Amino acid sequence: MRVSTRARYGVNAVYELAKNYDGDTVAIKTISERQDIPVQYLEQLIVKLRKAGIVNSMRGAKGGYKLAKHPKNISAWDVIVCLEGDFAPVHCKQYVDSGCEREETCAGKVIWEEVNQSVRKTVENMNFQDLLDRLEE
Amino acid sequence: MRVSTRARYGVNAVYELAKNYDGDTVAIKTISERQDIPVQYLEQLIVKLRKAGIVNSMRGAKGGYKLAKHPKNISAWDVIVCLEGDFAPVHCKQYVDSGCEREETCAGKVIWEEVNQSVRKTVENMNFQDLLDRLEE
DNA sequence: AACAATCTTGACAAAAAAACTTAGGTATGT
DNA sequence: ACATACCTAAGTTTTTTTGTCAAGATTGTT
Repeated sequence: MRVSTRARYGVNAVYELAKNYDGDTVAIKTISERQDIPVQYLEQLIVKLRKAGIVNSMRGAKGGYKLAKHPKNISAWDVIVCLEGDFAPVHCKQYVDSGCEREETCAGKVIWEEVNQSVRKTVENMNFQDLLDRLEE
Repeated sequence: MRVSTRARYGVNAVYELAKNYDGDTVAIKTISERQDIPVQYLEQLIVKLRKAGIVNSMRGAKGGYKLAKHPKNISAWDVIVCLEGDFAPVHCKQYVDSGCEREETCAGKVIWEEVNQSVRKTVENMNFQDLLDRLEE
């Protein structure tokens, strides 16, 4: 099990914007440099963040990005789900599609559902204001 | 983030053996059929389970596999880690290797470490006896 | 109005990982 | 001896992930 770099990049990018929440817009190139993310790859990710209402964009010279909401109101879950689709480690669909007809007696199902829930709970309870606070000691 | 089929297959295979803990050895072909896993792929997985001391093998005619311990003493964690290497969604190594020098101020680090811990806790607390009980209502 | 910085989009390519197959070999109960 | 079933290594195919390329649209600044 692993988290894709998409999600890692995304979290870092949003964190970078959170740091500048009270300031000017941040150009994509700036985020790219500070967080060490390939520019054009980051562009793809940030499109999703915009469509999800996490980020606002300003075009033209002096343009850039800003968080659409207060860091307190953006959770790690929001960002991750937005970039990874559903963050659940295992989708039941996989069992169904692969012909596992004994859904009710499937050991995996029990395990993965609990894992899904525990991951979700953990990540939902983590907002970017908290992260800022924790990293600014 | 997703769990590989390796881990899913592995859990199902061990569960199959857990069901037969008090009976005879189970041939790999039988496991394969009952859990719908490609035989020779399963062989690769079960080698690891054997080396990890989770499973015992008996060669020759009438051979097969048996759990090496009581189902109560085998956790989902044991099986998963054995097949996936470390189950942590994100290794800090990835940050270090990719040149992220500000380990101390990395938003991701905080998040992923909590995710790792919560996943680990969940899966460690789940043993195959419990699974048997829960699925035999 | 022209320019340059910046966002926007879609298609493509390279790389890595995962899943599965092939082809043999080895041990052992009957 | 022989059939059964485990054992191993190497290779192939497929899928997923990651990253690149190229061209376009928008808008503040001069």
